[in-house]
Amino acid sequence: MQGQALPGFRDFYPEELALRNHIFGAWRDVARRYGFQEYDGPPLEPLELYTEKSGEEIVQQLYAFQDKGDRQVALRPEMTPTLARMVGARAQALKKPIRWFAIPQLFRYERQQRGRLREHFQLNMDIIGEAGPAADAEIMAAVIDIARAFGLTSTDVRLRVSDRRILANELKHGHAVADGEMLGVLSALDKWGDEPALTERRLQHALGDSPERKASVHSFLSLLANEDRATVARLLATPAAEQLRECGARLEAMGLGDFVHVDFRIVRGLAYYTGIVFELFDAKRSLRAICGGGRYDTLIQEIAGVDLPCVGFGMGDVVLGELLKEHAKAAEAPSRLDAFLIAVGGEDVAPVLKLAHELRDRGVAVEYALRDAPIRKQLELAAARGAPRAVIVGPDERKAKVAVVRDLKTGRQRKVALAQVRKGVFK
RNA sequence: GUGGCUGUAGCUCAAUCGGUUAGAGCGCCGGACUGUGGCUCCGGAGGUUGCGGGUUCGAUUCCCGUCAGCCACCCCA
Repeated sequence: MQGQALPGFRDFYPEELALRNHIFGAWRDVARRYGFQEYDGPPLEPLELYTEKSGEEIVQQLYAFQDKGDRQVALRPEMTPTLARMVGARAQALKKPIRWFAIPQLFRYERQQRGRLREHFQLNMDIIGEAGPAADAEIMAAVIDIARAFGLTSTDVRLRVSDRRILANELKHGHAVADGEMLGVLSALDKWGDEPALTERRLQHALGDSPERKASVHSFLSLLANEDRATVARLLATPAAEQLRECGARLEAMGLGDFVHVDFRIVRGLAYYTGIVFELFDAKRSLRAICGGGRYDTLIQEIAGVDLPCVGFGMGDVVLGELLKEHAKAAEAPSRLDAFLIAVGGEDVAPVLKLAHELRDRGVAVEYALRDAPIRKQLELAAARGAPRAVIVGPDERKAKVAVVRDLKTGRQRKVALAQVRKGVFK
């Protein structure tokens, strides 16, 4: 035994790679339907690309080291800084709005758990250069259509959306929360129902010095956490909610309203979100968020010095893969074989090789046994390979210039002229 | 980084109180089966019981350490 893959890293055996390719395929297909262009960047980046924006926290979770040229480098933990650099460098030349997507492999050094490894692939879709809610709606529609592309319905998954500006506005004017306290208060709302102690701790940390404000914030947040209808309706009617309303109306017009659910508990951990935020969850909520995103209008300015509003999301392959397996929507590895060729005796091998090569030249996928073996053995291998049919060539067939084509599902077989078989016509 | 639980064949699991050569099913390989697969029967390969140490006449079993996995925390691509 020569050990195993590093902790948090995956070996992709054919069945697993089939699932991954199935996921990538659906991602690319939806991105194409939405008119997004694919880009990519280096998996290894200068360490500063992340430290400047993200600070110490991220750095501790980075795969970072010094290369042989004494450069401080890191495996990319997210794609957005690379995207910001690339867009920033050609900001003048690119026609706005920019619709780009990527499927980078991302790395992060932390203890692994279910749905959380040290490496994953993540679809990133971003619209850059459009500040209006139409872009937000477009991005959210893409998220929903990806779920639909996997056969998931509005009973399987839910897109929960919020807008930080609505809450910030309410907290500021209704509960005297200062700008500097905002993130701490919002983080208390995150996971309100799941982890009461954590909620309390965060709230205490943010407003501990002011019991009255803390109490009023607490009662307000608990209304949100319990999805109090009147409170939600009141917030949605405020001027600050205009973008969210418009966004919802657009998704409704696309016929995707069933998937969308306003939920002010959605906060998102990243500090750089500036407006609408959303997460895609499985309806049972047994897994982590499948996808998360939102609007980050100031990030490119901070990284690349170009003022461009952005909205986008990231969707990882790990949680999604688990959800698909739960729903038995994972793709079987399909046989890529069109036929399995069988030589009855040793003198039939050369003709079979000739036929195999002719078929392969025509683009037909064929395999044959690499060892002389009884027909039964060869048929067994053909079936195990998942070939739809076996083509049997023996002395009698060669004399008659035919081949026996056996359907491996039904067991039915018939003679087909060799001239036809050679062209890839099996009936 | 912290804590809890768990590590036996490729997979799922056995192994009496600490007792002789660690077993079974599935899978894999071969045979029964010399021009027709899936079924059945028979046989075979495959283990440093995660690794290292300790206790003991003797450890898969008990103890310690370590590594890995799962779960929770921290955090959340």
